[in-house]
Amino acid sequence: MPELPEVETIRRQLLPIYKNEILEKIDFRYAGLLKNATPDDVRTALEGKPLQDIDRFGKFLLFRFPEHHLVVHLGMSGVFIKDVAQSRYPQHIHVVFHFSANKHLYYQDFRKFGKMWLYGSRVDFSQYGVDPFSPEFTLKKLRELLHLTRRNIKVFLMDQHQIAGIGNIYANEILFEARISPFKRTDELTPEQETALFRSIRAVLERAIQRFGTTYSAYRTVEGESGENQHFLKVYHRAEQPCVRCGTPIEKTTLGSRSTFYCPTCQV
DNA sequence: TCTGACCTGCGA
DNA sequence: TCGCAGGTCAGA
Repeated sequence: MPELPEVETIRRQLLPIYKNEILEKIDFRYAGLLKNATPDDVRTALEGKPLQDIDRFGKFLLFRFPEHHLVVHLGMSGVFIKDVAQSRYPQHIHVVFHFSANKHLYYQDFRKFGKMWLYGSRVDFSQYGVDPFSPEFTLKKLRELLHLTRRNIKVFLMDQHQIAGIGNIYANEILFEARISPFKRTDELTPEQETALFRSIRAVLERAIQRFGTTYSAYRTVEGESGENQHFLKVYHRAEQPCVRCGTPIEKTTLGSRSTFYCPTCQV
């Protein structure tokens, strides 16, 4: 589910509600999502501590406490919910955060692909690529990455070790915006296409953030609402519908074992 | 570089 | 009942 815009939307919504509140208690109802610690480790490290900030790297959320971080990846169906009826929890609530001021936060994930890690004051993301909204992401940097490999451009965009944060929906939309065929290899792009790709990555992601992300099934905002960006998608899930630019029917294929949508006329 | 596995829900 | 789904990783 959640790609960079959805994770950023969640971060922006959580921050004003929970920042500086004390995490009084944390309940793990499904401990399997913790990858490098036990529930006891997390309780010892975080309970009684204030949530100082929430950061994002790629598709990861970083809950910053004094001396520790709780790092969360939402997988395909993970959501944070502000309020649920505590008398009868909905299905698949795996973690409950009890904060001061009687505030609660619920982590729900029906497919259990989401993961959590406990880290110290520093979190190492060096194995991952560059975040598109970090200062390091420049046209020069993108060109370097493109020229280091000879891979399919769409598979490249979705590789978190190259650029962190782009998933299948936005890879499709970015390539449409840049008028680049998803079948192109990274070393086949013209300088003009490289520039268009750079601009499209930020533009498509930025617009999706402004629209609170894209909801297809599981994704909801912290307030429990759908995003709005699904109403503005140009190619994703639009197979056989006319291209908004030229009217040619959008085609669907499979690339890197993922659904791929493109306009065969204006993406070259 | 590609495939399967991890999970569950939904729609055809 | 089966195939598919917005992610990631190990292993072939």
